[in-house]
Amino acid sequence: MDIYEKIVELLKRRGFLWPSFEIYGGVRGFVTYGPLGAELKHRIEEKWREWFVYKQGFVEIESPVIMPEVVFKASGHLDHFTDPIVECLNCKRKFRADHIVEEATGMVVEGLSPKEIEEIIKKKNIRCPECKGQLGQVNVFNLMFKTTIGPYSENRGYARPEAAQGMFVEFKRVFTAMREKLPLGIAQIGKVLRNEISPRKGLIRLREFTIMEVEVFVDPEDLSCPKLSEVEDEELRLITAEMRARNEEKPLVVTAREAVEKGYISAEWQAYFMVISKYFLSSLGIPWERQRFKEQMPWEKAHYSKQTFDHEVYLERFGWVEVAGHAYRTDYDLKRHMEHSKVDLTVFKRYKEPRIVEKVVVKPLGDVIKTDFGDNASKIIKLLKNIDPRELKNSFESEGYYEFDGNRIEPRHVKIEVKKEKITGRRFIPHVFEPSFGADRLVYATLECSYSVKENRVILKLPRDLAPIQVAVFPLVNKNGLPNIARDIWNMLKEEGIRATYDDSGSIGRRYARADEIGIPIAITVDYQTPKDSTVTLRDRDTWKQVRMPVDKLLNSLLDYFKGKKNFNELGICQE
RNA sequence: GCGGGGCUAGUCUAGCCUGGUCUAGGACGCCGGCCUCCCAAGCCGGUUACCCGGGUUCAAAUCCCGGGCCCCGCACCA
Repeated sequence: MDIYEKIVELLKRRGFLWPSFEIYGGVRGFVTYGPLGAELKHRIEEKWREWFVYKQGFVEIESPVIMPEVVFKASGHLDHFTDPIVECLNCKRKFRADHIVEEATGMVVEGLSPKEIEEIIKKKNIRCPECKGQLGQVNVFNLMFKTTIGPYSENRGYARPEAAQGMFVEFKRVFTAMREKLPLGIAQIGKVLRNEISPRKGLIRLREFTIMEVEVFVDPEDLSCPKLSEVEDEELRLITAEMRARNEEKPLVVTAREAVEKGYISAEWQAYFMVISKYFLSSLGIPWERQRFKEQMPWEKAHYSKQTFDHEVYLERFGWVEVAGHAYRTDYDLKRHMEHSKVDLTVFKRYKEPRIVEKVVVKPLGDVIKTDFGDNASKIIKLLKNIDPRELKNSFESEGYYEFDGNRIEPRHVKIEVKKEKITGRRFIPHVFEPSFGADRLVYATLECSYSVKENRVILKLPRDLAPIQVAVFPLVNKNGLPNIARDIWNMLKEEGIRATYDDSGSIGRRYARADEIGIPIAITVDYQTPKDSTVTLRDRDTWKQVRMPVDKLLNSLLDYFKGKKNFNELGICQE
């Protein structure tokens, strides 16, 4: 049994998570989080919020999972989130149409339409690679889940394959609500769906999963990240696309600042978020040696991305697995939504000082034009209103006239004025940086990194602030009133917001073992000394050390401990 | 989607090749009780299973067919 199997077994047995719909045989690519798993996942999401929302001064929204077709037409997912598929008419096998053409001809067909691929197949008489049978029509398989909105089938909708589109579609409202300031970070945690052809590997590839994304909107003329200086000395481990092209797999270790200055990372915001990403994963207990950033090759990148670095984690069974993507989406999405919605999604930015610019203005002289051009006059006037004044001026200077459609326009037809204009700012489409995390993969990575074995017993060494259950309360034995005292302590802690459990079944050692296995950081034991002096022992999950402390100090000490203000040894008097 | 391997209680597994002795065995867990002054101790009792459907046969966990799911390889993973 490898560690993956051991973890899967533990997760099922103790109620973290399991494959969904088991009583009906199950469906691949779906999991259900049980009592402990749901809590753990919430904790990871909450931690992400701390790093990527609260500390950044960003804001979170929640937008629908189902979206109308037009959103994905605009976003490009309808066209790009697909694979072209061709079926052999003889053996009925299905193939990636583009791969077949590439193999048979060596042509690069990426970006061609299904029709174009089909034509190539016909023209070159490409046959089924398995049975040499004739190939049929090239169809596209879209990886989005399709549905109808309401009762009319023409009202098509899709489940979102990323949360990002919600942020783009609602950008204007959020921007206004946040009083029109850039940079603006909009975050969202939510379910997304992808109709994977063949999902595998448990939590690593699901059809329905949780994504945690930030879209940071910035001024394209000022791509600098003001917060990079706070973290610029932090080291990153990079495998750039250029290194990958040379088969260089040993990561380059550079500071965030260096990575930007030497051009490995195309923008400061990217580098900044990669450092925050490192901090976040480290806070989940994922060691830095098991993390790296790998740049996507041009053909791997999504249609909207200018540069993408995947944040990868090393897992024993699966090797390096992507848990986050850091993409520079430029103005792609907002631009596309502007085109499709016809709504202006540009932002206006005031200059510090209004600028006075000199503007050359062409004023057509109607009377003269009418006299000279007669019926053509209105056409000429229209032209002159739209013409670039410089072009006209240059033509006058060099030729003495400007020729348009067989008409000679001479300086006497117009009045050219130089006007002073006050410009208070400019309009532009913001550019977007996107860190995007797969929550479920992080749940697994967190579990794998915290899984340990001590004296043949499993200990889940979850960071204390991730543990689904914070403390366990035990009576040392089930007599002499100890259970009642323990229950009182348990109730008190629950009342005060500590997630506590009570267990009096089996020997004390067995109960410690049960608690260790699900990662409860602290066990409180009520023993024979407790009725005498109102003290209890606290036992540390990772070291099995014990300290003794008064019951009335318990709550505050635990709160300090879980906030990270105190370590276990500082909680009380060590018992050896 | 293709090829290979697999599926027996909460978990891990014996049995399958060679059909009947399987009313399906074990270990651990879990629940209740006893015991117990600190690390899966002991004792008593309880709990739970042949992935689903069809076929062959007097008889199927076992053989055959179809499906589901899991694992591995290929493919796929915007």
